[in-house]
Amino acid sequence: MPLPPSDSALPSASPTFSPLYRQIKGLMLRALVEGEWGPGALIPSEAELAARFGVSQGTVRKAIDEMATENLLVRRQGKGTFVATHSDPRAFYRFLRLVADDGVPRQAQSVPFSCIDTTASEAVARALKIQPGDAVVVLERFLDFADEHVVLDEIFLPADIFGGLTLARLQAEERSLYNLFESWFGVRMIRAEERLRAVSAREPAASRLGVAVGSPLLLVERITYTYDRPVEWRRGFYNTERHHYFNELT
Amino acid sequence: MPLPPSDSALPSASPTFSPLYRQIKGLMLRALVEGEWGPGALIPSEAELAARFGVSQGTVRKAIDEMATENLLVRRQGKGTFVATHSDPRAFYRFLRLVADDGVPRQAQSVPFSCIDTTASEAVARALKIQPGDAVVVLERFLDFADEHVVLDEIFLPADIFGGLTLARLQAEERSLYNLFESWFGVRMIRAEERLRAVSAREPAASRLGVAVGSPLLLVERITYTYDRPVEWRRGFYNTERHHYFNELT
DNA sequence: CAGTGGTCTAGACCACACT
DNA sequence: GTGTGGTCTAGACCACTGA
Repeated sequence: MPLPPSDSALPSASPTFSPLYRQIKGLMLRALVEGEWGPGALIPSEAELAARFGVSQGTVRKAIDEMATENLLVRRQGKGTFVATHSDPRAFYRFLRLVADDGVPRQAQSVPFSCIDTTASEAVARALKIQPGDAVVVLERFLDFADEHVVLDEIFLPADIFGGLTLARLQAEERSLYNLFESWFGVRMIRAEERLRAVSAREPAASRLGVAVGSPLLLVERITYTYDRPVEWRRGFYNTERHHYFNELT
Repeated sequence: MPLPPSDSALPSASPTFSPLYRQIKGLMLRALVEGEWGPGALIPSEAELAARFGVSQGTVRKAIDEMATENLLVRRQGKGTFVATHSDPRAFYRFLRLVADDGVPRQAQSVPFSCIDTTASEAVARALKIQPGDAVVVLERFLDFADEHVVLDEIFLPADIFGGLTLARLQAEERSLYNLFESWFGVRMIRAEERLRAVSAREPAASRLGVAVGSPLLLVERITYTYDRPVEWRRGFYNTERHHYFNELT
């Protein structure tokens, strides 16, 4: 096909110009948000997508390239392109930056111990872009490394998505939270922002982590986003005596 | 030209296969390391490079694409492709993740107060991949936000590159350190690794930052790399009372 | 083997910057 | 207008996967 149909914005329509491959990307993004392709699913081949959208394979390829670098899709040569998922072992704790000082990679283990329904405070509402007073679920848990409590997390989730979450259900599972959220509520965590501060340990965090009141802890606040909105706010106290937060700057 | 010269590894030579564009990237990388194209320089156009390497423009483009996403090169439509530089205002404090709690972007200001020649300890040698006892330069400085000392940095530099650095020269400049290093020593900082911990303030850091002994500080250790080797190790104490370390997870 | 993504090419045209 | 990078196309062939 020499040219795409004449309805949509072509390169010559210069104001607010958006290249074709980005429009294709937008269409594919919508397919993801609307659940046409669920987490872990195999999406159509490049040739099929090219036919469906009436563009060349190269244009589809460029759209997929961008979505792959954004960790939305995963390409596997010879097999096809898949929707990224937190049940992929390579992404189990994709957002966890804490590592042991000795450098030995160990698997973290989530240990939930509280899960209650409440309403959003001002701060929580601001982070989650909901109204103060809206229903939220508050989950508390430890992250263990080698059976030691290293992180104490307080996790706020909007009830319109996460309603019905209970401690019993959580404790019956070994998987990472984001893996569970994906299969239970169909929410895929895409990106997150973290804000870090050093603080002095207070109760009850101090005794829960087994450190003295007043000892330094790393406070990590995280807002996590799905495709189009924030869906999680968490405050974590990290004990950095034998672990550290690792960050690569590029 | 239908095919490149037959000397180097072609796709058909399958063991340790490396695509053409990656080989081109290697050649361009060497031109950067060897200084053929200095920081900020305009590199040849895609068509010229394609002719020089005997490949198509598309292949050169893919090599440049990768180097641009690695922040080695900067493309500017209509003008050309340039070697990235820390004197570009958009990269002034590219590796600085500290921001004010109110979110207002303020320019940081480097305030050096000590610069001495010494020899590498075990720890410094390990970080810089040099031998213990090798000559190093140790620089101490504050980072100020709105005329307040927020960060206290201790910076270790190998003397084989940074020999001759003096406090007087540093204090006569307003630019960022990496900007100075680039123009004075020809060293471009490419990427860095940071390790973060919460610690209790001790002397002399506490009084230098104007906080009480025992108050929590964020300890940030950074190893910075140029194209091919580590060239800086720094320990920074961050006062996170009114600022925080911001990190985006993708 | 067929089907998928990965690489490479060649050529056309568009958007942008400078002169 | 000229030269640059940016987009889009069409087709060929390679590398990997699994039946």
